[in-house]
Amino acid sequence: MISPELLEKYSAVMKSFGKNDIIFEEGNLPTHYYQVISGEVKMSNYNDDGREFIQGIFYKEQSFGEPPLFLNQKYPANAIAVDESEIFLLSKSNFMKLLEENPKVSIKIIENLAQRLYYKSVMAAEMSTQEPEHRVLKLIDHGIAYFNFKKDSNGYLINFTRQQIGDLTGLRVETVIRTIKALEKKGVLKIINRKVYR
Amino acid sequence: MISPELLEKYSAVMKSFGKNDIIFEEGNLPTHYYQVISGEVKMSNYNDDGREFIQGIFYKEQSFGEPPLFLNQKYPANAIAVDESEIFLLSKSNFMKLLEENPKVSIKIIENLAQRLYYKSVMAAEMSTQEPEHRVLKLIDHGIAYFNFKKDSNGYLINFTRQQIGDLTGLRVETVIRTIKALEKKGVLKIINRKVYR
DNA sequence: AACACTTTATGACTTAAATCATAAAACAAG
DNA sequence: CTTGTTTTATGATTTAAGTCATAAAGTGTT
Repeated sequence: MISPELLEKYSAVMKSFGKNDIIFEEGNLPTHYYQVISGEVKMSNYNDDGREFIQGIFYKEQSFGEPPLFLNQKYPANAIAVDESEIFLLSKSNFMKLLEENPKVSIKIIENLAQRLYYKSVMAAEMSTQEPEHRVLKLIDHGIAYFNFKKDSNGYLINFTRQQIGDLTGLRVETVIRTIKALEKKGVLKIINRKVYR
Repeated sequence: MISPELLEKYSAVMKSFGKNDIIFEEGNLPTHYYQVISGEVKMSNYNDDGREFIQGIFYKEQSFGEPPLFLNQKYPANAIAVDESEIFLLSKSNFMKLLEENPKVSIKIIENLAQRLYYKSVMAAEMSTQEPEHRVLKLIDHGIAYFNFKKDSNGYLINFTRQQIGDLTGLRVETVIRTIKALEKKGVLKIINRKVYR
């Protein structure tokens, strides 16, 4: 999103996180701008009985956690490294300075927030009114456009586990498994040794 | 959000909409920036069998529909005047010009998108993992902070119908009615001749 | 190779919310 | 005031997805 050169010019530092390390926690106040260099980060909530909801998954060059930073509000979710990951951290004050001095970056930020808002609008409507097959398919099709799914001879490989799909759509694993089987039977996607292709 | 003077300087025009008039429709490409002068606007989706999901409700000085404008994507929902409303319309090209020439407005836009993303994140988690009482209460408490609920001697008057609460939380009217009764019994809110107070 | 852990899979059952039906209040318009 | 529409309300019933139990296949580690 923001070029590494620019970030370093404003004293951003690179930090490494191990698998399942917490990057920030729900309820805390934001102190930094975060941008993935490598690896995979998820933002998620846990309800009272431990059930997870994944707000989004972020890959290289993507930033996350800006809304509360701009609003001086507590984080509404946790950020966790799904794999070993390297992240740029830029302090809030330096980030704000960067924005003021580089108006074109504001436009980039706007586009990025707009993109995420668009995704959330679509998924909110799906999750509230649509049946499991519709929800799962919408997520997969969005993922093809915006997550880093790779295409091979079988189609796009949906490299999410059934559990992740459930946590992103508000469905339980068993329901996702059954839904994906039903979608395969209908011919809208393929399962080739347990992996899902579209 | 953007001052009327600045909007008019860039040739924004005021347009009136009657109750239930469509402002823009799902699937269409954006052409304008919209900002409410007076009245009430809802953005919502209808699923295949006509069930509605309300993405958000907007009041005076609030803008809506920007994400697809920035992304050149089709609107993911409809915008409808809930009451008689007056709206500023600013063409996309003039809006972009306004942004370029007034960098401080970008920051305002960012804050506004951040706010909406924050709301969607909270509600998405609620809708996917929480039970009706939790969902309804969260919506109400958010509304007190961000919709224009008025405080009187009984507390904040939640001026949404049960149906609207249902369409905002993904619940059916009957469930909302029963949930609100249960919440009253627990003493977390009041019902005074059918109106809800918190 | 053996062991532990994760992921996918399936069947049986339970349950919370949706659906259906019906009606009384409240409100709005002529 | 009357009539039509919207909103709130309640009880009975249905159902789709969640829950529970159990297991096989796959993956990773020492």
